[in-house]
Amino acid sequence: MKQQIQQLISQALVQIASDGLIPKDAIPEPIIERARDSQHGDFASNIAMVLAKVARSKPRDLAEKLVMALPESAVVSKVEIAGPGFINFYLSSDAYHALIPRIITDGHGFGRSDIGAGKRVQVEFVSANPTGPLHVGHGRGAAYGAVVADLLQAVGFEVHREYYVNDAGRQMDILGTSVWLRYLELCDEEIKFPANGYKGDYIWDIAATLHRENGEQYQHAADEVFQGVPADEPDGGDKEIHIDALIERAKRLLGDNRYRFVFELGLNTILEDIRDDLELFGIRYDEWYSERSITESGAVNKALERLRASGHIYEKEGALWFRSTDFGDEKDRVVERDNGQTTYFASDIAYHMDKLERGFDRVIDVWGADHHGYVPRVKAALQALGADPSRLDVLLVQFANLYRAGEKVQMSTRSGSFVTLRELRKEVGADAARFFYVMRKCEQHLDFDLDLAKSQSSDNPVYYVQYAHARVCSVLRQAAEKQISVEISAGDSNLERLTEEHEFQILKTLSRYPEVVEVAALNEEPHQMSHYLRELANDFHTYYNAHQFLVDDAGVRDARIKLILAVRQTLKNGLNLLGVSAPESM
RNA sequence: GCCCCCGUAGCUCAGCUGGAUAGAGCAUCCGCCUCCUAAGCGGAAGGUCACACGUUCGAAUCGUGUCGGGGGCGCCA
Repeated sequence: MKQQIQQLISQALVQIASDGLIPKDAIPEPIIERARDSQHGDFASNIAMVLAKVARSKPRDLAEKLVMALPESAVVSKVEIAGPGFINFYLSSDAYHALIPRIITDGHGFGRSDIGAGKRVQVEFVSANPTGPLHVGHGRGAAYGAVVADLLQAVGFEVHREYYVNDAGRQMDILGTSVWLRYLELCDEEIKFPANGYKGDYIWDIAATLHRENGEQYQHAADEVFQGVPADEPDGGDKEIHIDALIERAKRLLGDNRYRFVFELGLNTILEDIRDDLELFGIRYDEWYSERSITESGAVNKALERLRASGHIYEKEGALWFRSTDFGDEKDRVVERDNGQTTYFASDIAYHMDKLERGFDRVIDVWGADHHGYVPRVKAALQALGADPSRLDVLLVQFANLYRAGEKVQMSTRSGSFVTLRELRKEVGADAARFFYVMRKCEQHLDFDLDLAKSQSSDNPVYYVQYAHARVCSVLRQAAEKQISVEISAGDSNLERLTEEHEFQILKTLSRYPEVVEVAALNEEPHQMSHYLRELANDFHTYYNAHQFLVDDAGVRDARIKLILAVRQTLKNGLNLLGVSAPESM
């Protein structure tokens, strides 16, 4: 609809340009927007005000000329000039009525478009280290990333969803070692568990599996394990040095094969748990991309070599540094530690280089806001490698705070007292969680009210929207019981029987849906969709209360049923994009 | 020390990238079921858009500064 109006203005602009009122090369893209106030019609354009200067005439005069030049159209019923020079367009009833068969015919496709023109976009999200279960912070990134990906796909991008698995590096060694130490405890060894180890219960579970299936095969005496290892922090030592020494000891005592086995058991168990968790959250990936694979393929070394060759690497204090300050970063960054290990950042450089080399037109990273300091250095690296850093978009998701009974739920990763995504899902359900997570802009701190998410009332936006969908279904069931036929094809002519204000209000909201999808997708703003759905549900509930649908007048009845079918379809499409179910009854 | 986010109704937030009289939902009052799910609807009341400059026809929106709140970073990932 918006496009149709835009076209009309474009034609008028060409007309007045050929009349010499404005220079031909000054014809802009017509800007129109939804009128905020229905007093001002459906769409408004400020084009006359924008062009007033170049046309050297008063905005209102120019507006008048433009209106005269507008071609006839069945879509528009009235055009007015108002205020300082706005041109207001009123849509015809026919234009609104015509929306209904279109929505019903398009079905699942209503609201989809091809603005993306098949451009390839990669969306990487969650990518939490497989060192433990996902928590509620990851949950927000998961919900957000998934919806952004779905939205982009809905507007015609070819989307590739990816999870970057940090299956290499020190954190994973700490995980493997933690599992092994817990296992030794199960073998009745006297172990002083390291301050920097992973202490969650899930480590015990993995250790128990190891013990159950392999007996004492991995056992070594505690003395052997700790002999000569520098003291841990509680004993006056350094916890980092302590854990690193324990890792080395584990590797030596177990040998390559056995160490690898324990390591992989930990990794795979947790990764499987994460996959399963996300799956139950309605989130699927096209690819799980292994960090280890880029290390092993030599891509990391290749990337570093390229940086070195172009003179962006130097050595200092035994470590290799990338001179990211040349590209606007605030300080240079280590890519290889003095012990020869490449850093996480080095992998990241290689990974992002690989992303661009895979030919994506756009690469989107969804990160926790705590990684924001990371953005400049990754972009710096891409630039240093000769790539265009603007192809990478990093979306930072702020943390979510949980509230229960008005109190903030205290969480801290260190003490292990974080709430897992799985717990959240079990408490409020996947639908409510998905919906609540995307109600706010990503860069906004999110207050997640657990009680509200669980409540079955109109206060709860997800129930409110779902209920509207269920209500339509319920009406249709009633219709079926009364043997009322709801043949979609039967007589579009009845649509003119829709004359109530409530009906036009709904049609107006329905007509906005494709615009909402587009804006939400292009701006990566899922919250626009959740807000929209609430509005549409509200329009429907209001209509429901004001009018009976299954009336005796078959024409009116038929038209109303079609209207609410269109509402149902649109609610369903919108909920679907948010990853929320559209139940047929509540 | 540096960086990021946020200050809009009592509370939680929108405000479509500069437009017309700043909007929702809670909460508060007042109403609505012999009727398709009251898991719903209507109405009232409620704001110096933190503050100050600046940019221009026009600012909640853009820029600078001040104040206030939240979070992060300082060879860990």
